[in-house]
Amino acid sequence: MKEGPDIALIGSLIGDPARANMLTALMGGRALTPTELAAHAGITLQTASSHLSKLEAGGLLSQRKQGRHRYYQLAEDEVGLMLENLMGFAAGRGMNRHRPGPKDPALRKARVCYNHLAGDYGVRMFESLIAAKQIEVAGDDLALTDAGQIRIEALGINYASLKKSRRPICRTCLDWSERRSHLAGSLGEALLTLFIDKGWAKRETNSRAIRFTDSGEKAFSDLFPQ
Amino acid sequence: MKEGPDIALIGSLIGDPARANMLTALMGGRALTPTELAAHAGITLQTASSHLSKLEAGGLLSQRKQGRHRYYQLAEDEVGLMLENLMGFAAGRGMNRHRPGPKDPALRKARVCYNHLAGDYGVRMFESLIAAKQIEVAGDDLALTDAGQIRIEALGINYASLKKSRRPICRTCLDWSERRSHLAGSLGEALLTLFIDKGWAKRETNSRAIRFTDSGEKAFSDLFPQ
DNA sequence: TTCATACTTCGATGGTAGTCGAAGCATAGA
DNA sequence: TCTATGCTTCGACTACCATCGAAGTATGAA
Repeated sequence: MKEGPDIALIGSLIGDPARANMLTALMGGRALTPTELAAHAGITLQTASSHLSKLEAGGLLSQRKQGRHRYYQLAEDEVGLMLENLMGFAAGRGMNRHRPGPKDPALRKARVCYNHLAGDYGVRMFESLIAAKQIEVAGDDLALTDAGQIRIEALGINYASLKKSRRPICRTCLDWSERRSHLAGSLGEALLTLFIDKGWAKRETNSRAIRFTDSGEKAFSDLFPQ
Repeated sequence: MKEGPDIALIGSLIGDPARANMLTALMGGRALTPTELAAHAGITLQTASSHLSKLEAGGLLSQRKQGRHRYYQLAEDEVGLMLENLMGFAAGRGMNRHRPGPKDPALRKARVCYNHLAGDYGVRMFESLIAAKQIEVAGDDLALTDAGQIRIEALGINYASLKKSRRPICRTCLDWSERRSHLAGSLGEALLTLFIDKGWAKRETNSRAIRFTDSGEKAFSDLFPQ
């Protein structure tokens, strides 16, 4: 007994509904202010403030001040991965907070997973990259092949700058709706940014859902055939 | 807001220290009685009973009655995977309940992860199987190759009976101490059982640690060279 | 300086959940 | 049948923590 890491600590951080709602909101990838997060969780600003300091102390969130605003975001990619993983587990057990609503199909189709694309589209992109041998599974982690490097450069992503960062370029992330992996890591982030910059897709304001335009959908399907 | 699965529910289940201790104890792979689990958590039997029904209602545990004993165990492999994953996250953030004690090195070397081998030895076995192309990474999941089938049959594991079950034969599980994958699934379980049946290793009674005998260690290293 | 906004800290409150004693079932054995 | 053991249920207690009002701090704008 008393072996190993302390899962009760993270569990209790996530276990409060208000905090869980804030974390879920932050999975949308935007940095949010305490006021916004309080609205998401349906609590007052004071209460939110208290929760946020706990989450920050626990290493789940980080904060940056900008003028009189404080922007909170997930502290690291790994926090997002862990949360998505938990959601997958919860979804597999039917632990849903709502009967599937009108937004649900949109979420399953394409959504933000912290900073990268998830849902049906995320999985399709990932599997298409694998099939084209532009990403390779090497033991535990993923590697971008030479063909892959050329490919992303052609799309306008600067490989050198991705490589400079200490973050892994490619990572898998388990998709809770599809129950399969999709692409995370700095490349995953760069690709989502690209789609949005090109105007193929845009984030919904108050949701994790991502809406593709008709032309964007076509361009995406051409890039990543099934 | 209010999107996606309810992570607060699982979070709160894991978030109580007593419950977390019980779950950790059950990661040892043995089915345990309420009395034993109460001792692990340092609480009375009544309290343990209440926790156990909550964990069962939440789908984390299952129960089987045998005479006047009730044996609790993790409900599915996925529960174990999820917990190991959480432990990895917690360990990465230095959330440890104890200063590394004398048992710690043994745990890192070889331990039970619910029903399969984890720790340094678990990872070595996994990577050795991959290197020998007896297991293949196919997109998201693992597959046993033809060479792998022959290999495990030679070891005395009945492939047909593994295949009959609905459980996946091979699965990856992220190791919290090594931060790399090891082998889970029914094959992972069968292999660990094999090592114990052959007398190469045995479980410690009150810990997740696994102790290899000298000859067992040699046999293991021969089977799975680095 | 003065006012407004954004947020934190303090203090008090209330509800919930973990805790255990006592009593109630169930099974096993004699 | 009686007794012992293993466990659950009930009820009461307590401690903790989420919650919010009120007051305090910081930044920006006028």
